[in-house]
Amino acid sequence: MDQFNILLTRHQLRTTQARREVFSILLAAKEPLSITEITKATTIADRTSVYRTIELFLKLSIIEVIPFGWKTRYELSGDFKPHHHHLICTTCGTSVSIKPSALEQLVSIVAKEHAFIPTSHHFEIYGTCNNCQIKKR
Amino acid sequence: MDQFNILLTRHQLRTTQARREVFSILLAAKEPLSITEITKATTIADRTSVYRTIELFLKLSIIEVIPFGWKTRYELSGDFKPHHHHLICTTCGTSVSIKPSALEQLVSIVAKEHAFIPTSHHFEIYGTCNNCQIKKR
DNA sequence: ATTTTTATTGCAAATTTGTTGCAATAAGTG
DNA sequence: CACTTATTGCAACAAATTTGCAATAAAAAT
Repeated sequence: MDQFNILLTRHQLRTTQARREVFSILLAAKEPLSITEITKATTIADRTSVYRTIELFLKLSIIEVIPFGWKTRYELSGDFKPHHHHLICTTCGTSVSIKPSALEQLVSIVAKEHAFIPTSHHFEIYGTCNNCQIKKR
Repeated sequence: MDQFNILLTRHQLRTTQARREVFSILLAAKEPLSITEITKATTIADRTSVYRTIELFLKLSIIEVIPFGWKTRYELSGDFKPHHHHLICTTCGTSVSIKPSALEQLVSIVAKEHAFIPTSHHFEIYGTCNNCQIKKR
């Protein structure tokens, strides 16, 4: 939260209640959240503020867009949460964090091949988690 | 297109003009398309049909959701188009297909570790393409 | 080939999601 | 505590998505 305050101040932005709320909701979240989910978890009166907060956070790289299923979802970026990826169960919807080191190497190799400068990457595996496999029997 | 017809017939579904159009648009597409883009490329009168067609195609695994930037986009699944991933330029919006074989191995290793049955996976790298790097100078 | 059956489309209307301008409010500053 | 101005809330709009039902068209039956 300190780091968060400093970042805002450095950009001449104000540490408002709305921003603090959205930040701590994302900090506590175990999974990426959609705008609607964030709004519901908030005391903020209007969706508008949430949209604007999310837009700002993206600009400051406080958060990242996560292609979680079909809705656009957001979660704290690598600066605030260790970089990771997801195993997403399409039956129950839960997700598990993974951090395969081999992937990071792969990204730089591929990027180099295409003279591409990578800024971020996403990797998600969809399927059936162990729990749901057992239940189905 | 044969394979497409057979698949529909097998499910007691009709090979209508709308479905044929959407399918061939996706077949010709070089990049994942959004609902709006598909609708514009179509002679279909109403967006509603496109939504319903996409929903159906997803259920039949004819297409896949691709987390391309911020909009939800769709492209033919591995059954109809060789499986691949994307290098996405966040400056000009173009994408390049990639197919790193190391990734497929990684998926099965990670899945096995978590007793997870993978059905699909996404891997996208965001950044600046070579063209845009040159233009910026 | 024509009729019949029924899946599918088009239309209308509602709902949900995201955007914009402006006045009211509250966060930082002196 | 008063002042300045970034930020919020509100209202209204625009875009995206969903749903029910009658009209239409694809496949099957005659």
